[in-house]
Amino acid sequence: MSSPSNPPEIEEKRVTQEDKVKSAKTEMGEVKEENERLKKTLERVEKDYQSLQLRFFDILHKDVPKKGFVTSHEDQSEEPEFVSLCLGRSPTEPKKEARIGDFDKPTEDNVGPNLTLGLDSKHMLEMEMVSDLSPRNSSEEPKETETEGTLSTNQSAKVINVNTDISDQMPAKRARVSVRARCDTPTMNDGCQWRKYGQKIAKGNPCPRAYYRCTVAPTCPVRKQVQRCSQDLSILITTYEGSHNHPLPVSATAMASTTSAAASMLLSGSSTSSSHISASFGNGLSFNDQLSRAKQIFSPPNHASPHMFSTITLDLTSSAPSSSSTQFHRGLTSTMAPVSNPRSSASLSFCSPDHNFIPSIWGKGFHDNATTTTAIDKVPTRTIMHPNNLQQHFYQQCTKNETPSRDALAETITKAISTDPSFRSVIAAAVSSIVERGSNGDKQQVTENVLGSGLNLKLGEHLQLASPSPLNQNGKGCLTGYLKSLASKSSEAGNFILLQPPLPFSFSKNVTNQINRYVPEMNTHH
DNA sequence: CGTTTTTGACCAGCGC
DNA sequence: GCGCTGGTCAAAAACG
Repeated sequence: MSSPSNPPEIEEKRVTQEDKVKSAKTEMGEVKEENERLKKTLERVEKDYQSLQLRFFDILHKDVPKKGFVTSHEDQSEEPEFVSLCLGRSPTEPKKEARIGDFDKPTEDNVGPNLTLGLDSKHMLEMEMVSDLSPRNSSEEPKETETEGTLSTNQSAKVINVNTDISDQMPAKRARVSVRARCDTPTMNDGCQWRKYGQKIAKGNPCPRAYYRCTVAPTCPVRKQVQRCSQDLSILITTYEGSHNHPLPVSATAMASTTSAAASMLLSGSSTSSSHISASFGNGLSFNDQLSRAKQIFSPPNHASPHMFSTITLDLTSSAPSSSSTQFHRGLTSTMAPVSNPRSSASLSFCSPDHNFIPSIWGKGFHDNATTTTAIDKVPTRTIMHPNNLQQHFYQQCTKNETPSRDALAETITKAISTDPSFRSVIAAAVSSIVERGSNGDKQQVTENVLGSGLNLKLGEHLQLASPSPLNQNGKGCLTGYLKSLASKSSEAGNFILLQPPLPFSFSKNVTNQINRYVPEMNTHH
């Protein structure tokens, strides 16, 4: 109610106030505009996501009948396809099998804008059921499999049946996943609850081997063996066997699904004849190149011992020269040549050859001789992998948390790598694809096609997803970019199938938190 | 007091 | 058949 006859001071005040209001209004308008823009972006992202999802389901729908429900093959070489199909899915539930063909039904809870895509914690937990199940399914002893001749009509039923059975009825081929990591503590804290039930001095290693079983559920068949490497006592070798038949704490799903994926990966390959699996994840070229070549040496004779254990080794301890590509394969080939050990084994290494990149905190672990032989599995492992982005990410995470010791850091990294299901899935997908496809047709051609179709890029992009950049805090952003890249670069539905289950839609944004959570408890163990 | 660890005994597979 | 080895069991001890 200002009168027109205000003194100039008051008038001036009023004018400045109006100015303020004006500028505030302008600002609000801008904010609104930005808001609208963001809304549109979000909508676009969601649309992108949905269309890609539909496309994915479409591909899945077309591809699965071919891959999963083989109708008339008794040939063993078909089995890996079953194994691979199970990767990251829950084979324990018949309805899951049905879902494979039903993915385009919008009624499923994995369809929708919530971006879960069946990858919420429930599904992550379901993933745990895989590793121990596949091996039995891929039994190579006809007399041990129930009815060899009825496979044609009961393939899917058999998968369900076998996968549901988690007892130890069929001692055929079983998968073990061995994780080598530097660790000060007696055991690696993998988030699961273990009870020690035995200890033995194994031959060739002065360090006792400890036997643990999972105590989360009384009937859980999962066992793990823990032993220090005789050649380097700072290296802890943890060998997992079996799969959990119960829900796991989130912190435990990481390692469990890693081992599951690795086991599935291994089995899908070992069934066809491979004894060693190796993968290099550095720059895309190296990855491509090495996998292609690794593929070439995947053809040792198949020593299918009825009691053989397929062991895959995840080496998180050492490094190799970055120029180790050919050297690696030479070494690998030579170690494979005298396959006196009937156990098939695989080695995945997760370390950087780029020493300059790794700060001194990584310490001797990255300066070790690249080849070591463990008492547990006697698998020479060679480190050829250098996911730099990932390491940078982990390093940042670890330093942020003021990791107290190098070894603790190594353990953290071990966990962190296994904690990122997306990264894991890429590895699994890559190797599984190679191995699986190798069982059919023109191996070399297929391998190159697969690799050429963008796996390298996927890996690279994926590592970015694991980085703690603000963009990646947003699960949707990650998802869309990820799916986009997959959809645009992957012409192979099989890749997608394998990649799909552990996608980090609900996980990736939690990776940082998980790592942070791990760090304080690094020096504790069960 | 319940849970976990320790440790010697036991068992099965395998090679000789 | 015997011995070796890896793996498991189970009673006792230790721990929280």
